[in-house]
Order: sequence, then C-alpha cells, then structure tokens
Amino acid sequence: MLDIKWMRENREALAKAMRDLNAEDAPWERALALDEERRALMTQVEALRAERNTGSKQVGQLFKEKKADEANALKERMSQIGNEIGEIDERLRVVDAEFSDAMLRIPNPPEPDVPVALDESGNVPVKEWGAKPTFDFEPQAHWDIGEKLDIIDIERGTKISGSRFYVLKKAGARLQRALSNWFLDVHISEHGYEEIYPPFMVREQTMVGTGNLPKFGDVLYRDAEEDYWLIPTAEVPVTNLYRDEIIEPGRLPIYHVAATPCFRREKVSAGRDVRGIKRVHQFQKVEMVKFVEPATGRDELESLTRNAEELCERLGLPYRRLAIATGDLSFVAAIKYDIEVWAAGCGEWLEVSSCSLFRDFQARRANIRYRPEEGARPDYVYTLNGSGLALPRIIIAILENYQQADGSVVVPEVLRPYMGGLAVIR
RNA sequence: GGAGGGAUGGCCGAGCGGACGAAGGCGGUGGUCUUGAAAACCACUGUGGCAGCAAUGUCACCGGGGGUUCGAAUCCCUCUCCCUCCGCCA
Repeated sequence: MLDIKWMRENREALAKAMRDLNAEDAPWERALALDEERRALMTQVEALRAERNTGSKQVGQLFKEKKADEANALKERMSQIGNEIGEIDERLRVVDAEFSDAMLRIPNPPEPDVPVALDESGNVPVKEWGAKPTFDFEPQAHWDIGEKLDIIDIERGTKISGSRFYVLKKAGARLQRALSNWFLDVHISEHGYEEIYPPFMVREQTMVGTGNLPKFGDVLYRDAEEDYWLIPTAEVPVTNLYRDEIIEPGRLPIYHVAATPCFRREKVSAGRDVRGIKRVHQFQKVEMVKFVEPATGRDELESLTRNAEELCERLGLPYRRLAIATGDLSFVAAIKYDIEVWAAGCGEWLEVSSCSLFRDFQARRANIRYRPEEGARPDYVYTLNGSGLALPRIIIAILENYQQADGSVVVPEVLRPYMGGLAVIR
C-alpha cells in the first residue's frame, strides 16, 4: 500500500509508475478521488460530532439543574444532529471501504533503475556465473533420470493427487531434505538468519498483509469452510510475524529464514511446463525474509541476493541473475532480481529464486513499524525477501547437470555430509 | 465437540449510562533535595485521523465490527483471541 499523502503530492510520478508497470488499470485516480470525498465527509461529520458532544453534556447539566423543558428541547435537537451524523457516517463507511479497496489494488512503483519494459522480454541478465556442463553423451531430462533411478515417481504422484503432483523417493527424497537442511544451516550459521517454523495455513488478513490478497486469490488454495489459506511461500507467515507491531530501537535489521512447503494453484499457467517437476502444486522452499531500516534497503537487497547466489556457486550450478523489468515486476516489489539456474537436460534456465525489495509497501499493509530511536515516533520498516533456494528445481538442475553416461548422478560435495556420505546416486 | 469465565493505557488493575482518555499502583522521563547515589517529594508520561504555515483546534480509539441512546469503556448483537473443566486426539 502506498502513502496517500505521497500520492496526493506526486500525481505525475504515480501516473508514470503505473504506465511503466503496465498497470494502467490500477485504481489510483479513483483512490485519490475517494480520498478527497472521504476527507470532505470527515470534516462535516466531525463538526457535527463536536456539536453533539457539547450539546449532550448540556443535556445532562440541564437535567441536573431541573430545567427539564430546556433539556428536552436540546435533546430533540441533538437527536436531529444524530440523524445527520448517521447519514453522513453511512456514506463515509461506503466511501471508506471503496477507498481502502482501491488502495489495496495499486501496485508498488518501481525503483528508478528498474529496466522499463512492458513484459518479461525486457528482463536484463546482469550477471552470469559458471560454465554450462558439456557431455560426451546425450544428456537426459530429469523426468527420465528420476524415473530410471526410481527417485522421482510422477505417475504415482498423479494417482494420489492429480496432475502437477509427484513423489520423491529414496535418494530423491533425501536429496531434497539434504538441500533444505544445508540451505538453512548456511543461512543460520554463516549469513546471520534466525530460523522460523511458521504455520502453513493463514487467515485472510495475513494474505492481505503481504499483498497476496485481495488481488491474487485465484492462485491460492483455501479451506472451503473456514478462513484458512495455504501459504504459497513462507514469505506470507514470516513477514506477518510482526504485523501490528512496533519494533523497538536496536532490533533492526531482523533476518529470518524458514523452510516450508509452498502451495500454488498454477491456474494461470495451465498447460505450461506440464512435464516433470518444474511447475507443481506443492514444493519445498527455503525463504529468507528481512526487516530493515529504510536507508539500508538497497544494500540489504544486494546481500540477500548474494546469499542466494552463493548457494548455487557452492553447489557448482551455473546461474544468471536477471534484473526484472517494470512490466514483469510482481505487484508488491519495487525491484526484483531473479536467479536462474541452468538445467542441462531440458536445456532451460530455471528460476530458483526471486529476491525483492518492497520498501514500505508491505509494512503499510501489515502495519509493521519500528522506532528509530528511544522516544522517537514509529516509522514503517522496509521488508525484503528472497528464496534461498526453491526446490525441487535445484534437484532438477543437480540431476541434469551432474548426470553421467551410465545414468547415475554425482552428489555435489557440499551435500554429501547431509546424505550419509553418499557420493553417487545410482 | 460440550459447559463456563475473560479481553481496559508500556505493565498490573478499578470503573458497569453523563463529571472517563479513563481512578490507583508499577514502570519511564524531568525536577527538588544530595559531594554522588538511593529514598522522599513535585511535575510530566498513549496512538492515529482531519483542518491549519504554525500556535492550535477537533474527531476517533477501553480486543474487532455493528446496534440502542441526546450521550456508551459501561446496555444489546456478532466476530476474534485467551483461560478453566469435560470429551477426543499425534
């Protein structure tokens, strides 16, 4: 959510931001109009309330002085004012609700250095690391490797739960667990993050806080009877940890990391990436979330992104960093880098991390503030998050990049301690 | 799942239709006293909206929302959360 005061004073900048974002349907003009109406109604109703407050006090006073006639007359007048207040209040309620709804549907303006383009074709590779592996045989795709090694069972996943579900078995399941644990351990002991185990189901308000609702409910799973939504990422519960709180001086920055399953309906990408385990309804992900002081936002984004990249490097997986263009930016992000890992079998770059700075956009929605110093007035924090990293795409990359002619797969060195010393999956 | 009891300022806790933004206490800040500190005493001590250049004014907030009333922390409805007992359960 944006600062309405900023919006009032920066109409042109706002208009340009919405154009750049390819979000010209965002109701920002409507929000500004409703804001004006809202304030006008407020001024009216408050004046009336002030009148009634003093009047009502007099009523009591007059009764005490036994001036019943005067008291009743005044009461009558106050009753009329009460009716007027009721009417204006009614309108105010409607206007207010519409205003809030409009505000929740306006995306975050991009940072000045975000490449301007209407869609993902404008994303700019800003960095590439590692050499793509070469083979003296025809490299297989992970769905073949996984099936032959009996570590990915798509057929049975589909039998149990339907399309876009899979079963990991034996070294496959263990590889995922090893990755998840190793990621966590690196972030905790080397990068200064605190581990969080959050709920995987959250209520609507929590989804609003991170910007997943009201606009993107169609990609979420929910309980049919109760107000429970399955998290599409740990970002949701972890960011909301401090909702409606004021973080005391000296506590920032706060770094959290959580490994959770993520649930996504993938409705909008129906038909895309149906093969294998690249795009699935349930996947494991380690997510980093930061709460920081505004001035440090960009530096924190860089270090966050590095925290993710470093994992790829240590796994020996070639990757590239993409600066996401305005038109491809998520609703809440002010700037975003994607990290894509090369998968030699299907010959694709796979997105395994998205690192975003939200400025105070989420903090306003979720009302997360901090006190810059003792006694100072609270201000909104900046929030950031990034995957570090997403599974099972890393599994895909490992299987495809580390495959050998005989169909076996070499386990990257760093994972072996987490795999009971296993060096080759065969 | 059943039966009860709660939610008040940073914390504890009173209030049950007007004098309440809210007694009292604790904590915090400033001051007096003191060589210094403690104690004692005095004062101050919530957040947000709107109008205004400002001083300031005004409105709202006693878990959330709605209602009754001239007037609600106080009465009614509803939701959420917490606690106790019973049942069930990894």
